[in-house]
Amino acid sequence: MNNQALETIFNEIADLLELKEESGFRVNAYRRVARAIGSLTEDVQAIADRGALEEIPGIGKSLAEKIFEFLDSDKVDFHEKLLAELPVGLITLARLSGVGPKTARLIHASLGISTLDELEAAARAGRLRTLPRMGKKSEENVLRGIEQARRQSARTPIGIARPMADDLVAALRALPQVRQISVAGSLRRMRDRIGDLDVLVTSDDPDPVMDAFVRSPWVLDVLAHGPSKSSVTLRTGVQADLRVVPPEAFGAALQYFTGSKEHNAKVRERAVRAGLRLNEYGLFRADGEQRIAAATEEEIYDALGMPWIPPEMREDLGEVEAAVAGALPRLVEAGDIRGDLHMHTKWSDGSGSAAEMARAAKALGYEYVCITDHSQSLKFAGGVPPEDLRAHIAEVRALSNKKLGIEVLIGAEVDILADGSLDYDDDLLAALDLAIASVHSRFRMTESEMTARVVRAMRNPYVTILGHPTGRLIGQRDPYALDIDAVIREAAATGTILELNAAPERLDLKDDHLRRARANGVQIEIGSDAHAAEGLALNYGIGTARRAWLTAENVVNALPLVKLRAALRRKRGG
DNA sequence: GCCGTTTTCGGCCCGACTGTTTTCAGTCG
Repeated sequence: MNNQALETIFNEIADLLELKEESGFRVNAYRRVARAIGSLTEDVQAIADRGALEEIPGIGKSLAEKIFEFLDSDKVDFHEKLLAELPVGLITLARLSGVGPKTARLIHASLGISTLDELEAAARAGRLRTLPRMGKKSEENVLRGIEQARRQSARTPIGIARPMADDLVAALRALPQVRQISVAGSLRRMRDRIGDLDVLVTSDDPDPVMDAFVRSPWVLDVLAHGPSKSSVTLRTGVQADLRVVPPEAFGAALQYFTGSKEHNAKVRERAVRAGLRLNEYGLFRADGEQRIAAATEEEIYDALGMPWIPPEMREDLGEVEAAVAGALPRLVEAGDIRGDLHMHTKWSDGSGSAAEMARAAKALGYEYVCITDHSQSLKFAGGVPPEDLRAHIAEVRALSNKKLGIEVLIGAEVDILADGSLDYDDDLLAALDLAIASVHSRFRMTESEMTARVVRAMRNPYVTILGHPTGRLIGQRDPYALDIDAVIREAAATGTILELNAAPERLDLKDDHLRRARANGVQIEIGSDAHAAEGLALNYGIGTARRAWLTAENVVNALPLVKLRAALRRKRGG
């Protein structure tokens, strides 16, 4: 709560200082602290209480004082003063795509505009072109920025963006001038929402590649078209950027365009300190043109004194320091996963049988699966009544590991009812190998009510796993109000496993929650929540886990069957 | 505003593209 409020305040201070044309370095200092606080795994109050604020990189005396001030009074005087000096609307204007602080100030100073509506009216009336260095095109850009801001969901869920990018890559790969090709940007870093699709190509003859890209049938609008970089809006409304570099610079360009911006800044800082200069064409000596590394990412990181850093970690959340210290964790990868513990069959709302799901999982190389159909209350999803569940248990127990080549466990995804009780009796839950407890109804509770509801369910010894803990659907439904830190504490105290639901529209828990869970020693289950054999893929979930620095040791379904069974029994006291 | 195997003062990451300009400022990533 404190962390988020402080993040917002410091970001606004940065915006306001930028509007006042203060030193960019000072502006950056505020952005940096906003980010640092936003990514803490602990409440800033607790850190302040043990006097450790200034141990956080980017926080010095002055910022620590402002944080104390906020913790005491819920506000920061400097922030209030800045807000009083400038119209709040200016922040909104300056955040528009295509408009920055300079333009926002100019527009405000000469036309008295401070809201989006006023700006739109002025642009439509052709009044912006009366300003210096503004013309017809600038007006169009402003209108485009307003439209995008109003469309709000400016970022695309990865489950939608990734297949689009794959199509784009396949089409470009077919061009004879294309040598190497890769996705880059937040897509390669496996963020759950993607701002735009970044594709990197190497070629000795870039012009035909760029031409083919901007003329391809799914392009709606060309935003920029240069020899090394082009940007388009696809018909799907998503922006795509293509960058072309010479083949010998592939590694440097891939590193550069994968980002994040913050990670790159940190890496380039190290380069400068070593008397080097890093850009998308390579790593050079600062005093000349001599190129030290460029062809692969590995040689660039190596030349800067660190091992290659997985893209999912490149967020400047301590990965550079860890790499330099030789302390990068070995992140969980697809090959570590031994089974899938969350899937549905036609017994509830799935389309396959238990045996069909098991065979599909076997084809993925798994040792085991667990069938977890919905419980009785979830009528619209064909929730299984208790008497039918008894029969399903017997049916699954009869499936032979010898015949199928994979162990099939039986569980249930049991509803957490409004009062925190469960949708099956304990003696029925006791007959299962595991129970995933999930909230599927009554989402609109207060945070304290919802937290109490979930915590009560977690205290049941037969609740093995808390399913999709926040209930969010990316880009469609916000998470329900829940004190996630209280849930993580409860998971640690009760030995409840938390789910990373790998369905691309969920990815729940999300990366920063998973980081906090890891910091508290909580075990994670990565489950597909598949409703058909094709839904068993865990790639988005594994990417999210890697973003949270999870290793195989943190993931319960990376355990071999014997150890998994022991882990599932632990909370029951077995 | 932060920070120090160059430094407690003077640094602090880099290049491409656009639009409106006769040489470059602003924005973006």
